[in-house]
This record gives sequence, C-alpha cells and structure tokens, in this order.
Amino acid sequence: MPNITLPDASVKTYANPVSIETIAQDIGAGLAKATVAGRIDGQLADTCDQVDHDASVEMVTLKDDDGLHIMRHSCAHLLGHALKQLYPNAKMAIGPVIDNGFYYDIDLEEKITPEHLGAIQKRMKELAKTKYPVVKKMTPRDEALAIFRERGEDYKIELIEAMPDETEFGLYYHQEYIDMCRGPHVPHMGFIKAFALTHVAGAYWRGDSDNKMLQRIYGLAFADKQALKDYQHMMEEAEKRDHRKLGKQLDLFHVDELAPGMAFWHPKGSTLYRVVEDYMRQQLRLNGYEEIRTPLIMDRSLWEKSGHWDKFKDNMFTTETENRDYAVKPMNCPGHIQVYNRQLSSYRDLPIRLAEFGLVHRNEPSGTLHGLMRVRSFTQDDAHIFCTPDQIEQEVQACIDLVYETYQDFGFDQIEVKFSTRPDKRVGSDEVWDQSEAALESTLKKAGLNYALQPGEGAFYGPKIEFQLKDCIGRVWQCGTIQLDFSMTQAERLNAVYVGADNEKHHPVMIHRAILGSLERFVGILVEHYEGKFPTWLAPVQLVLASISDVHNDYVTQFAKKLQKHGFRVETDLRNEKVGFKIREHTLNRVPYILVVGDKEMENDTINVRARGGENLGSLTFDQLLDQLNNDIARLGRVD
RNA sequence: GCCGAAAUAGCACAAUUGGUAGUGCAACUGAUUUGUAAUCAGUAGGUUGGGGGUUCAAGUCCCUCUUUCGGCACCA
Repeated sequence: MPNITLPDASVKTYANPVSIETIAQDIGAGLAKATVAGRIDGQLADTCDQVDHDASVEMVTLKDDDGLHIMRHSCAHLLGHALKQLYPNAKMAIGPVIDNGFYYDIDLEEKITPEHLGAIQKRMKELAKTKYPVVKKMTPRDEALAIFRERGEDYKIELIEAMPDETEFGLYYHQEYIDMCRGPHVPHMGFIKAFALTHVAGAYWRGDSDNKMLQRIYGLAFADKQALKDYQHMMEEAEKRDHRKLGKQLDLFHVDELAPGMAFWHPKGSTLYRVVEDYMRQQLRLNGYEEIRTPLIMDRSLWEKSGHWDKFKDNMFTTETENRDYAVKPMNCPGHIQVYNRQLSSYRDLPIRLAEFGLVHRNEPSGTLHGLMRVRSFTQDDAHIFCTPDQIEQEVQACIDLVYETYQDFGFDQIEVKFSTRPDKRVGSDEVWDQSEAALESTLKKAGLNYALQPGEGAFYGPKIEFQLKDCIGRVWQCGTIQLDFSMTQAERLNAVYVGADNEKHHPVMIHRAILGSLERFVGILVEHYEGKFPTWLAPVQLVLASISDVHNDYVTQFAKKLQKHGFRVETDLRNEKVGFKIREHTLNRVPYILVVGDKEMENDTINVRARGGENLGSLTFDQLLDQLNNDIARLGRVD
C-alpha cells in the first residue's frame, strides 16, 4: 500500500506497487507526456520503475537539469544505435554526458570523418522521429555478459568485469541496439528533439595513454531546437574572441613556425604585455617583495640537486659547451635559492620575498601547444617566499589577498580555486607532505574560499592552490598558484638555512607563488576577456588623434605631443583620408578614444572626443580631456 | 607524444573529373582636402608550408617532414 507524497505535499495512495509513469498519468496527461524520469526519495528512476513503499516522488522533465542530463545521456545511446546500424563492426566503449551534450568513444577500424558525422546524424534524426520506446531490463551478470559477448562488445564486457560486486546490470533496449547503463533514460526517443554531432577526436580507452586510442564523437543536445540554436550562436560569438584570431587582427603577436610554442610580440602586444608587467611590479613594491634576475641557463648539477633533472628532464631544454651540461630553466626556484643563499639570514630577516619576471622554457608535448595559453617559452610573475613554519599562514593568506585584488583590477570576478595534493612522482617524505597539505588547506579554509580538491595534482615538491580563469569557449586555464615546499630547502637538496632564535641553523619553508602565472597566458586571457576592447589603462594605443584635413595637422601633432608628455600612448592619423574612414579603422582597432580636430576645434583650442562605442563626449579642452582620461585610467579594469 | 583534419598573396577565402593560380580587404602610386564606421583610379604582390614521387601535365593524386586546428594523454 505505497503512499506517494508529491512535491505539493499531497498524498496519493495505491493498493499495489506503482510505476512513475502511472503516478504521472494520475497527476495529469500533460505532465505524463513531459515526464522523462522520476525522483523517488531524491533518487532518480526510470518511468517504468515501480514504487513499492511510502515515498516522496517528483516528476523530472526537460526543464529540470536532471531531465536534460538524462536526455543527453539517451542521445548518446541514440548515437550508438545509429552508428551500429551504419557500422555493425563498431565496438562501443563509453558514452557519458558532458556540458551541453555528450560523447561516445568507439573502437572502429574505419576512420570517421566530418562527412560521416553528417550521415550518422541523419540516421539519428530518422530514428528519433519514430519515437521508439526505450525498454529497460535489469539483467543478471551472466546473461549480460553473454549478450555483449554475442554482440562482440568487448568494452562493455570489460566494464562489467570491472564491477565485480554488481549482480545485475541495467540494459536499455533501443530496438535492436542494446546499451548498458545505470540510467535512467528517456521512456521514448520523442524526447530527443534538438541535437547535433560536432566533431570527432581521438581519446584513449579509460583515459590511459598506454591503452588503445578510440574515436570519440562529440555531440550537443538541448531540450528544444531554439536552445540548441542559441548555444551554437553563442559559441560562434565566443570564437570571435579567440586570442589567436584577435592577436592577428590587432597586430599583437604571432607564433612562428621556426619557434613553435613561442610568441613573437609585436609593438602593440609588447606594450600590452609591458603594462601588465609594470602593474605587477607596482604590486610587488606595495607588498614587500624584492625583484631579482637569475640566469636562463644553469649547470645540470643544480637541476640534479633540486630534483628537476630526475622528475622533469623530459620537459627541459638542454645545451652543452666545453664539456659542461646545462639546462634551460623550466622554473625559477633553484636560481632564487642561489640568491637567498648569498648570505646567512636570521629568523629576524624572514620572511624574505624574492620575485622575478622569470622567463622559463618547458619542452611541452607538441600536441598541447595552443596560442598563448600553452607555450614552450613564457614569463612567470614568480616569487619565492622564504619563511618560518609559523609564518606560513599569514604569508599564504597575503598571497590569496593579492591574487583577488589583482584579478579584480583586471576585471575578473569568476575565479575557480583548486587544491592539489601529492602526486605519485614527488620528493619529500610522507610526513612532510602531511604537514604541507594540512597547512595549505587550513589557510584555504580560513580564507573562506570555495575550492575543489584535485588529488594527486600537486607539484613534485609540494601541494598547491591553483587559481583558474576561463577562456572564451569555457576552457579553464591555471593562472595564479600558491605552492608550499618543505623539500627544496633541505640539506640534501639546495640547502637554504636561517639562524633561529635558538642560534641553531634551520631550513626555511619556501612558498612558490605566481599571481598571473604566465604573462603570456594571462595576456591571452585578457584579450579574450575584453574581446580586444581593453580598458584604457591596458590599451596599447589609448588615443588616436585624427585631422580632418591637412591644415589641422600641426595642431594635431602639438596636441598629441602634450598628451605623450603626460604619459599617454598616442598615435596621430594625418593621412589624406576622410574622417569617416579614419574613425572606422580605429574603431575596428578598438582604440578607446578617437580625437578629431577640424576648424572648430582649432579655433576654440579644443579637441572633439569620441569614446569607444561611438559616444561623442563633445569638444573638450586639454585639461578637460586630461580629467576624463585620468578618471578612466584610475578605474583600471574594475567592474563597477 | 597519440588520433583525426588542415596548410593557396600581409589577412579572409576561391580555383570543375589533374589542364593558363583568382576575388575582396590591406599595401604601394596618383587624383581628391575631406566633420564621426569604407572617396576614386591605377600598380605591384605567389617555386600553392619544405622535400621527394606518379603524369605529357600536379594547388589538386601518392610518400615524407614541418607547422597549425580539434580532442586525448600531459601540464613542475
């Protein structure tokens, strides 16, 4: 006699176990039609599942995030169904839901090309249109194995074998196609109305590069056609922000075939880069750092001692001369310890904060390179804080504060925080790792930040906090990082010491920290974040002064000189072109202010100011313009 | 590194079954002296990513290397 409590607190009583579908029917035909699945005491269930006890039950529709998720998962099955009809030899691996859609990994001799995707998608649409029912059968282990064995689904068998404790498996019958899944799934394919296969790519079975590479087909799926269209449109718009595209358009940088993964900064990009660097230099001054510079190339023995040679030589560039081996630095820390070690420090001197805009080279695998986001040569706004164990918390806290203040100045408010713990490949004892992880995590907790744990993702010498920003199409990149290191300063490594109050020598703790991370990556993120429309303090060219005809040229030149003397980045446009042409060109170049001079301005000793976005601020005197610019620049990139 | 796709003028792209490599913008020259998103005319620009092969003939077909793109694995 199950009593079913509905979300509106009403109760329905049934004489016998009852299916979700029946309950939905009893509430109303409309709801029943829209029901993708049910939630029984909070647990998702198929519409065919029976409720045999008193329970609270909710209907899940496509308006529900869970409903969307279920539909996307079923769409992956639909892909499997269509694919097996077209390619009976295909072996299906896994087909999970991802943001905005799904993918399915497939083992198939034949290479799937974009043209094939069209045919597969067409078949999927035909199948979906029939609204065929999806039938679930809970199937005992042996039977499930037999079914997949008969069908040659080797990967499904492997999946079953990887779950030795399960006694029965949910098999979903899509007409002749059978897939295994925890479910739930849509009751019929009529729910799948808006999807598109997007691309195919390689992916290792079980995510392990020692395994076979399968073909992964990616797809989008949404509740209705409009939502799909909206998403596709949004992605097209987002792709216009791509820093590689804008880098070319705005003449900021290029990456040359002769130096893969290394940026050539053009004058405008170089200016932007330098503004960012100068801003960080100011932050260093205000926060008790001392800036240093260390060599790019250092003797191999240093890297052997630091542990880099052992753990990371595959990623290091090397060189040799006169029978000595050198490595190009992939990190700045060993060099910083050399500077720290130049003198004997007292506990009274700590913390010592050494900072460097350190150019590092890492031989990243070729397939990873990506514009400015993943490069082989980049500059870290790096610093190493040498401190006593007692000072860890305050120092880490100060770093966290600096990260947030800096990101706000650059206009970022969506920052993801990750906490990464000990990796397999590491130096230092487990006790030291226990201590480091606990210290870092407790500070993180005290700071009240929401963070995600990433087990095993730490640096080889210590755990780390990562601050991540998103690029234009949602890919997440690590920027800032705070890493705690008890190992590098030890006697058997690079042996940094200080004299404690007890007059004994101790090894300081080292905090590795970068706020922006890589200048290259950060500039790339900035380009995408602002779509090249940089706030005035960052804009490579802040003002362009355009003359209307050549009688105004001298006036323009003089006016521009005055602005330059006040430190503004100014260009003049004295070309023999119509003013509309000049405006268009500088607008496309996203210059914050276009200043126009004609007869009127010359008479009144003013300049006409057109702000980015087309707003005309009228004709201003030099001092009025100065006020406007100074107010604008003082805001940095902060959003009000 | 792995799987797949791609590379044509500075940029964006075109070129039928293998048959004279083009268009637009930018550049340069000249005319025009211009009032808030494109003035007109002309000129020049290429060993079609590099190398090799097939063919009477290759941007197009084959091999190879490089780079790029999308993922995967990696990311100190």
